Amino acid sequence: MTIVRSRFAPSPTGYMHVGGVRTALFSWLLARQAGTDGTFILRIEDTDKVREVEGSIVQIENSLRWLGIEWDEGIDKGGPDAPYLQSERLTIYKEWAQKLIDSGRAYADPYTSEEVEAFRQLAKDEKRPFLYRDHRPENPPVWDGTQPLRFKSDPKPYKWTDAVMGELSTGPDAIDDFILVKGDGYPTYNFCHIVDDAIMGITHVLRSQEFIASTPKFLNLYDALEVTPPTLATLPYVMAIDGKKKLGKRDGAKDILEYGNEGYLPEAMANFLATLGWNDGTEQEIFTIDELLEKFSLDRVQKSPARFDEQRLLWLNGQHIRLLSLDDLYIRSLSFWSKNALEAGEARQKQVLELVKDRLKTLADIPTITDYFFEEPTPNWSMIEGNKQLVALGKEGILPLLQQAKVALSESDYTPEALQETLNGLLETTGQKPGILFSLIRLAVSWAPFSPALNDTLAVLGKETVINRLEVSINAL
RNA sequence: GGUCUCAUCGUCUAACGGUUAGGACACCAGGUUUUCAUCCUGGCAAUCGGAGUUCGAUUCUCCGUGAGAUCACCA
Repeated sequence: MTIVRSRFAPSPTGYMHVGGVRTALFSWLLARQAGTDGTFILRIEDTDKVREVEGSIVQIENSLRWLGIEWDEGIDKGGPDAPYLQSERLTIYKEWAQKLIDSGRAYADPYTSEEVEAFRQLAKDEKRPFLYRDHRPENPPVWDGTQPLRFKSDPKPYKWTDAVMGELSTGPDAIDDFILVKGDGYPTYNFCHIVDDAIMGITHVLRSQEFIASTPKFLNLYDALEVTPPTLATLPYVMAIDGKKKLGKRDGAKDILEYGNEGYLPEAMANFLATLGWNDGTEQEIFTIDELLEKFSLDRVQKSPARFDEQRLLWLNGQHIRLLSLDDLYIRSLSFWSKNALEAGEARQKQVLELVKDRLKTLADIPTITDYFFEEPTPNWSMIEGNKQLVALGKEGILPLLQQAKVALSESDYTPEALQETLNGLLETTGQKPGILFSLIRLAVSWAPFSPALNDTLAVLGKETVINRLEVSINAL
């Protein structure tokens, strides 16, 4: 079995969105599969200096690390095939380009871009496909590095096996004389990724579906370079939720780091992305990172595109929050608490966290769901009005109930068990239904639309606070 | 237009050619002696169409249809 060397090779043109991150994740999972000793490489493809966005590299690294993806070789780590920044490898590409020139498989492009554009337009007008090779010059000039260098292709049909898509094939029209080195001296992706993958000993190339059409060109170049192509694996698109387009920045694809700010857990995101186009064949839905590492395989990756369904991500996030230990959850929750909560201290926050843990969908829910534990709520009569049963009682019905509750609760112990007994006793002495009595007490101490179980809530609030709030609420009537 | 890919509930998906086509999200209805966004139970809901191969097609073949991609001195 071959030892996997896989890579993720983004260009530094901005933030990372879910589509790109998923490709990285799958590549990483493949290399780090349990029981294998593969290597995962991060290579930065910065050969388009026009589209480069400053700070992208750091952002890419942060995005991968946020998800838990760590690489073995990269620009910050070095490695046997350093440098890992393509703009620092220009002499290598020049050597390989020279090899192609020497073997007659590359030539200087004598045309201006306007002339090429005119050829293209002509083909379009005549409704036939444009192929540069139809205009291949008979006596190309010697390449001086200022003209584009083109690949002299050898058009023919190709059949190949894709690890995800299966058998693929194309006719000779898919192959043309593409540019290897641009007029500015930088190589194109089409050329340098093949050179780098060969030098770096990459065994598996995972990429998104848009590259399927250019794969025959790559195969033709591999032939010309006498290099054996790596295993190719084409991942289906991640589509925008309307299902019409592949997800892209222009269609509102968010920066992956945004999800962290919005209270999503990286392991939930990893679970979500992994199961967007992959499943293990069982009915398991929740996967930890370790389980993904153990179970992931390319042959169970879906061929058809999948939509990005945030509802499912939200559900998964809630599931993963529940999987966290209290200590772990606390550490991750730190940037989400309100100021009052932070002042209340770690012990208090953990106590509250324990109570609301099962109700959280995202960490960003924490402030709205825990406010009343850390600050005095304002009595809000409209919340009573929102409850049909309570409204029916009227103020004159509510007042004695609250007063009785205050007496009983001021005499109770404040463990959840004791409080439950007290509350049950209260049901008997007042002769009220729990739906009325408990709703009323809950509102009077929290004035929140929802809260955990009443006895637990009271226990965490403590006697003094409970009695105070009951009094405030009574007076507000 | 050329080239290529894909096609099961609304969504993500399962089903060595033989299943009442399964699960999950979402939604709806009940339940858990308070609320509820947790939890439990139940419900709704799908094989794009047409031929062919076969005793038998979601599954194999072909033809349609639909969707998407690509055809850059971008990656």
